Amino acid sequence: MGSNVENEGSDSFNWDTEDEQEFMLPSRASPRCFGNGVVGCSDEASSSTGASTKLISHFVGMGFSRDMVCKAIDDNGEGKTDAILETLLTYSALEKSPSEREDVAYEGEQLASDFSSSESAGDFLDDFSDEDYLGGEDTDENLSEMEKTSKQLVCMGYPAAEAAIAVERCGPDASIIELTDFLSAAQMAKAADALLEELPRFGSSGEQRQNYFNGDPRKKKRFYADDNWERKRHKQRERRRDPDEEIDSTIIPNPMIGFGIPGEPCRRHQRTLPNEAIGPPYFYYENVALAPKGVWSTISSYLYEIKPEFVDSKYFSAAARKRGYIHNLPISNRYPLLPIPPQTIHEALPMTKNWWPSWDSRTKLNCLQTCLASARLTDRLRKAVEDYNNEPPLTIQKYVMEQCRKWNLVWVGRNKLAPLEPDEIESLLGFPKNHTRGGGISRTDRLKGLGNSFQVDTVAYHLSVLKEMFPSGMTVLSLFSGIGGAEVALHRLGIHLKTVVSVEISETSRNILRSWWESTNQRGNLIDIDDVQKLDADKLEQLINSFGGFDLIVGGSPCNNLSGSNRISRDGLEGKHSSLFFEYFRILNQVKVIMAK
DNA sequence: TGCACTATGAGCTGAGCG
DNA sequence: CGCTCAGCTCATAGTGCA
Repeated sequence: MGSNVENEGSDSFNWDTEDEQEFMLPSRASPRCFGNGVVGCSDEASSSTGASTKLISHFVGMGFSRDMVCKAIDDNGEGKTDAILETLLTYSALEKSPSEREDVAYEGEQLASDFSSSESAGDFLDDFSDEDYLGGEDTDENLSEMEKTSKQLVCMGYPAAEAAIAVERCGPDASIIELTDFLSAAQMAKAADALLEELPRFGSSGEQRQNYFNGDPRKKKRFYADDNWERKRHKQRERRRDPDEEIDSTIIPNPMIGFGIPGEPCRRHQRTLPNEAIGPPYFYYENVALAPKGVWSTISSYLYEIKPEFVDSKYFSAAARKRGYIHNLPISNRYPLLPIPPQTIHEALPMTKNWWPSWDSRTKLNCLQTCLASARLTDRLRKAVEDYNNEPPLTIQKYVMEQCRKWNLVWVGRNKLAPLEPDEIESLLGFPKNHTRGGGISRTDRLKGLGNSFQVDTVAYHLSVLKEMFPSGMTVLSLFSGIGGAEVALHRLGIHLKTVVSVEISETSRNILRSWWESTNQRGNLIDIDDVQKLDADKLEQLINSFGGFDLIVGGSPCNNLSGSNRISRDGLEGKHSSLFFEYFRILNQVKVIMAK
């Protein structure tokens, strides 16, 4: 829901990228699977710092093994929950999934458990000497196939540590060409790291990055060349992977009505949430339903294995919007916002009815996106149909309909198709009129903000159960707020917003939300934060101490790398933007830890 | 420099069919 | 079960202009 986030720091490339991916792809190495190791410490003996059972239980509940948790607490001290979580995630990133571990030539677990929390995984790799990997005294007969291959690479002039990693990463069947390809890429990535160290930390907008590239197009080329390579390699790896691993247990229902829609509740009214998922606080997470395979399983594995509720907003409005929602809200006694919005294109846009040809059978619009059709396209379509008296041949009809569906075009005159106006999109999404208009906001920014937003009626239906539970109002943490879909939904439900802490990278979107907040005469506090990474444990603790905790954590993390519309970088959850899901996960857990104190 | 405009498919799902 | 086909998708990057 939030706008595109451009916050590339020096972590954009990493020789150790694969470790990151293992952290980010729990379908292969879920954090909930880390507890398969030895439980090595009791609560009493767990920590020299005397870590509380509650704290240990919390992290164990998140899926980390007890000994890992104890060590992390020892390393960081009991008070620093964010540092503990960071350490645990680092341990986890280093730990291999069982299927991979079988083939690993060296003792990955031992390395992980001995690993100091303050180091990045990349530094960690750099710290290992060649001797750590190749014993030196082994004869060839005693060496495994992988070790032999490593030695071969060393003979070719590659550092032994890197060779060992390459062999382990590419697998036992990898050819020498693949391995050298991997090593070259790693070296390129290292060079890119050095390049990126020159950068100031890229901030919220793309401007800083743009400034950096300006004046030296070679920098840009190098920057993206490595990025493209990594993408390509990732795709190749995906193809090579065992198809069994690709099975995604997430099934998108048809019809996509989740636990029910107004007037047509689903048969299933009950669900059981795991204990650790039960609030406070309530949480509500959203993203595109049609994400690449495995993404929803991964997201679900981080959010207490709660199955997503997939809902298409075409059951709430005149436009489709297929989204998945993971939340711990009750699902009975939901009710819709009133008035019920127009359900068909003609009801929503009455003027189009006059010009709508009989052969255009659409009654609902497709997903409202961030881009609109070009004037050239609508001109081509006008020319294609105007020679026929309202009844073009089937081939023309088919072409025109294809473009209409693709671009959500509507008939606004005789033979005249047009994309939707921002005002119309606002209305279709359930926002108040002029919500995104004026105040120095460009048309492009309006469309971007709207295209990335919630459908208010849909979200409000899910959130409606909170009305009775919080009669005096709610304290809300809104992550990736965008233009404030969640806030508008709660407000339209009549839920008083006592305090809203909103995190949104786009200044334009923050202005829109602030403007709405003031124009609706909100009596509560709106605190806005620009960068989600600024919301660390200290900040959260300070906020929670001030307001007595959050009742709801709501947000949809960036979908840029998940959306099917993205032809350039549909990289999945490890994509530059969509990986911010892990910030949602981090913040949710930190809030739970702090509130549990 | 910001904005508007434009061209750019892949990847996935499900229906239909043999 | 496998194949074909149709349909859909919170986007990105380059260019030109004021």
